[in-house]
Amino acid sequence: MSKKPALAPQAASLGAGSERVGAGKLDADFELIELLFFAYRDFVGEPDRLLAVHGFGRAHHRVLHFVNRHQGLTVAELLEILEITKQSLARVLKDLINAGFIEQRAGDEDRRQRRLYLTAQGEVLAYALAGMQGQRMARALAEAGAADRPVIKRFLEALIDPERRATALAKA
Amino acid sequence: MSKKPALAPQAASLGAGSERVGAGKLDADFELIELLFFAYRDFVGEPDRLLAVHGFGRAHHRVLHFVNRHQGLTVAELLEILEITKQSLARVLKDLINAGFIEQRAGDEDRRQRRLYLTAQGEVLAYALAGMQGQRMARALAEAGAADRPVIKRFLEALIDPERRATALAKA
DNA sequence: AAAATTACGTCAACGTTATTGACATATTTC
DNA sequence: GAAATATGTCAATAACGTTGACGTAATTTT
Repeated sequence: MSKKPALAPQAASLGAGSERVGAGKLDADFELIELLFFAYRDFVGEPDRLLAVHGFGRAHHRVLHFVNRHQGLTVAELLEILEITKQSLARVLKDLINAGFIEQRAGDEDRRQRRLYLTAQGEVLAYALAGMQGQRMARALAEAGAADRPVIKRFLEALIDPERRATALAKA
Repeated sequence: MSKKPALAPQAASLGAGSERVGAGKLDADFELIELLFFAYRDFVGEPDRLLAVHGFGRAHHRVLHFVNRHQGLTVAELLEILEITKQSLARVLKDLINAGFIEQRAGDEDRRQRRLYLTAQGEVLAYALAGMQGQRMARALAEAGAADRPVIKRFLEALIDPERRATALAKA
C-alpha cells in the first residue's frame, strides 16, 4: 500500500489487469545502486591486495576485523556475526592461527569455548587493513560533508535487514 | 534459560569518531566500516534468493543489470565495466543466453561484435531484481532524509577509486 | 552418576565465481 | 595478403561458501 511510480521497460502489452512482475517495478534508483556496487568493490579491493601478500583473502580479513573489534569472542559469536558455517570459518581461522595472527585460549568459565585474540602480529595486520578502509571512509565522509555523518549512518543502517539491524549495531 | 555469556567482552562501544589510538595508528571509523559491510551483504542477499530460483548467482545478476542499463553493449564494454576476464564472463553469459534471458546480435558496423540485449523474459527478471534493490535503496534514502540524496551520492562516489570514478559515473 | 546438551573440530564432497594460459575463428584494417 | 581485433572456448587452479556426518571434551540436566 505504498504508491509506486511504475516504470515500464518496454511493456508492449499492458492492457490486462495487474500483470505484475516479481517484486514490482518501481523506479529503481539505478544510479545509487550502481554507485554502491562500485564503491563496495573498491572498498574491499584495496585491502585485498595487502591480504594477498600474506596469502589471505577477504574471508581472512573479516575474521581479523571482528576478532580485533571483539577480542576474546568465542567461535560461536564470530559465526553469528559472519553468518557462515563453522566449516567455512574453520579453514580461514586455521590459516590465521597457523600463521600466528590469531590465538585461541580456553574460556575461564566455560573451558569448551575457544576465545579468540589477535597476536601482536595480528594487530599489525588488522590495523593496516583498518587503516586503508578508514582512510577511504574518512575521505568519503569529508567529501560528503563531515557534518553529514549521521545521515550516512542512518542510510547504511536502513540498508540492513530490519531483523539484523539491532544485531549489527550491537556488534558495531 | 540459557546462560548467555556477555558479548563484546572488552570493547566498550563508543560513539562516532574517536577511538583510542596509539601513535601512528589512525582513527578508523569502525562503525561505518562495519555498517557498510552489513549493508552490502543484505543489499545483495535479497536478490540472491530470487536468482537462486533460476539457478543463477550474483554474477548473473551483474550481467543482467548492466545489459539492462546499456542494452546493445558489446562484450568488450561489459568486460570493462565488470572488470573480470572474458572466461569468467563467458560462463554466466552462456547460462543467461541458453536460458533465454539475454540474446546476442552481431553489430551493424562491426560484425565481429556481439551486442547484448535482454529478452522479454530477461527484462522481467532484471526488473524484479532492480525492484528489490530499488525498494531497499528508497527506504534507506527515506530514512536518511530524502533531501540528502546528494550527500549519499557524493559519499558513495568518494568511496570509489579516483581513477575509476569517471568511468563508473559515465556508465551510471 | 548417567544421560543429554553444548562448543568446537574435522573429514568429505561439491557448487559458484574468479583466475591464468593457450588456442581457434571470424572480421576488419593496413 | 598480413596483421590486428572481437569474441569464443578448453583446461587447470584457487578462494570461499555449502551440506552432511561424525568425534571429543566440558557442562548441564535429570
